[in-house]
Amino acid sequence: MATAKDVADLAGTSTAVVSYVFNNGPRNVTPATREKVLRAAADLNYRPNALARALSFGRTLSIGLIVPDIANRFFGELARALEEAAAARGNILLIGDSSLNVERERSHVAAFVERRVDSVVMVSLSDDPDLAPFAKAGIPIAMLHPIDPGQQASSISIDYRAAARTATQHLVDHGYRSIALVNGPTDAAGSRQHRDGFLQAIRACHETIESIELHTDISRAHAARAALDILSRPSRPRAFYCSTDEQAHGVMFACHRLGLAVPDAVAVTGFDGTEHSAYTHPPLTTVRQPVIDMAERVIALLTGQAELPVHEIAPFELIVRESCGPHLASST
Amino acid sequence: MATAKDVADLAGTSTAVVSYVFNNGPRNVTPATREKVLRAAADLNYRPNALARALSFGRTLSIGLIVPDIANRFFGELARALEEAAAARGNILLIGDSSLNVERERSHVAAFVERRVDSVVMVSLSDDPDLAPFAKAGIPIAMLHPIDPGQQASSISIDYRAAARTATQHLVDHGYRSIALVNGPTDAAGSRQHRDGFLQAIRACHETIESIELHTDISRAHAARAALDILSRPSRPRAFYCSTDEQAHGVMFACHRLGLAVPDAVAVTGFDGTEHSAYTHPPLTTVRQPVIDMAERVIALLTGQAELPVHEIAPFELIVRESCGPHLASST
DNA sequence: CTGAAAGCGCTTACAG
DNA sequence: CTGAAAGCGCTTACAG
Repeated sequence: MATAKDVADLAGTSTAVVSYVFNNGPRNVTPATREKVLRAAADLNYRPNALARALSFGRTLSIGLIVPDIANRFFGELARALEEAAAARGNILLIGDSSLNVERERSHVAAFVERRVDSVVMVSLSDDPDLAPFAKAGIPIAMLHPIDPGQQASSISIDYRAAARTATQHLVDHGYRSIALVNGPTDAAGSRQHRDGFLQAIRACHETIESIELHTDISRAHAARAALDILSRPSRPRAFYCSTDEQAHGVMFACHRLGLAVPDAVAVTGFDGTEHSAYTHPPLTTVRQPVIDMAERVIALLTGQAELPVHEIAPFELIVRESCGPHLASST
Repeated sequence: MATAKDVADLAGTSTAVVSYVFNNGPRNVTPATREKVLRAAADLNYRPNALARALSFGRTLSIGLIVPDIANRFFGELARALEEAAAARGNILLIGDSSLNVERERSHVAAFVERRVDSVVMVSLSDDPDLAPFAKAGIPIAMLHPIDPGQQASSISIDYRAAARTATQHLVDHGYRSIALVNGPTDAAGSRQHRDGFLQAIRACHETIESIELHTDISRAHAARAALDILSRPSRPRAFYCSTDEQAHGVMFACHRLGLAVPDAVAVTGFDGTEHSAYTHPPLTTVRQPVIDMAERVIALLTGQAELPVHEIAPFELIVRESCGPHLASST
């Protein structure tokens, strides 16, 4: 491919001027010279080499994203939103999919350091991922869920505890007195907040509520298996609070398999507010995370010059649809 | 961050040796020297700069992927498989999400050329994307669906026509005599093959079969809307052949909304064989694409030294589940 | 086996 | 306003 040198030669100028033209600075170029450069560049089909540029510029204009599973709808929507926000600032998003595998997550961290991404957005598989490589390289990192205070990362997240309390309260208000919590697989800050909020709502009720906590992978298959099991027991839960939409899909699948109507026999709530939650049968009541806004905000933070780390709370919203029963006259 | 120079200084050697150690070649290094280098590198927390490496090495060890919508399950599974195959060969996958927007697709093409990806895998929004930037940069490209002979790209795809014929035949064998084809939004090589195969099966039947073709985006929402419309008409189709699982999800949603049982009132087939197709209500009969194998194969091709372009056909499989009715005694 | 040096393709002070 | 040159951090012939 043509290089800046080729363009400079053809235009009868220097590579410095070629650079000035393509970057609109930092020095001015006379219109006549600029015109010659542009013409030569077009003739030679010149495309600046982003690698060489990054090497001398000192920044790669790339942001890394590490997610547990890119095929998961929530992470897909997140990646889409982050890429758009990054592109709007001239940055490219590098996506690393951990495939639910800690070893691969680690190798993405290493690869991102070697590629010198300017910053990274991460949703980790574990509660305490090894962020040292980023720290040593001076690469700022942000998480999009609750994190422990000890972690050297920024976070932008909705208040899981409050959201869990709200959704569980919704179930309680419907009169359900036996509720299962379908939580994530690990004991992470997020899972703890789901549990806390869930229990707060349950304990606030003047009547006794039976509850049970399940742990499943964030996958339809695992959640379905767990739900199939518990729903086959003699005394099955009347309702399920799920910590992700993906798990809610699995639970609803299990209900259908067993001939248990939703919400008449079993009520279900989700968490995330993915677009697909509106297309289940029946449509899912769920907690919506403002993915677009969160993505926009985290990219602005990471590409801006704010002092990091920073911890921000985004607003959530309970979207009431049909998976919990008829609308309540007076809901809180 | 520490550079090779820093490591060389501390180890009392040259940057050449540092390079030889980290790349295991192309020259040998005595165990003693290697040891000193490794120790110095560890002390300084040295991570080779992949950009600088790419610049002098001449290859970036990166492969670009452009998909219409990364949040779509099929593309998510594809990205996952491609990334795994790429990582196994020391390559990183850069994902560009077009967000169903031709302008963004174009900008990904430009960005990938500037980043000097070694090759690209593409699923284009249009039938005839502008691949010239890749061609001029000498970047090989592969598509994972049928393409027109004119295109300067490799392709690895299942035989859409045969697959469409097989799935439609399955519907015909069940006795359905009014079948809708839910095809993609554009007149692309893939859509044409869906139609051809669909019509072949219909015409091969000795009885008259009523058929209609719909075009929708590859999204649950659009397919649902189209299905809601056609299912509300006085004479509704008895079965739907959908060109993607995503559309099949939308059609099934519409059926449920209208109180039409699947498969008793309406039968549905999908296409892609995403993992989620097994979790619909009822589980979806669909055409499975061997995504993992296709991903592995395309990466092998792109990173190998085979003469390109190349056109390969991958095998498909009709997965019979419950969305078309009871099992047939003698199915073809 | 190892070192000094050129080169990959940019950007940016430094002179003029 | 523009050019010559150094520098970003690697790799790899070229000598020794």
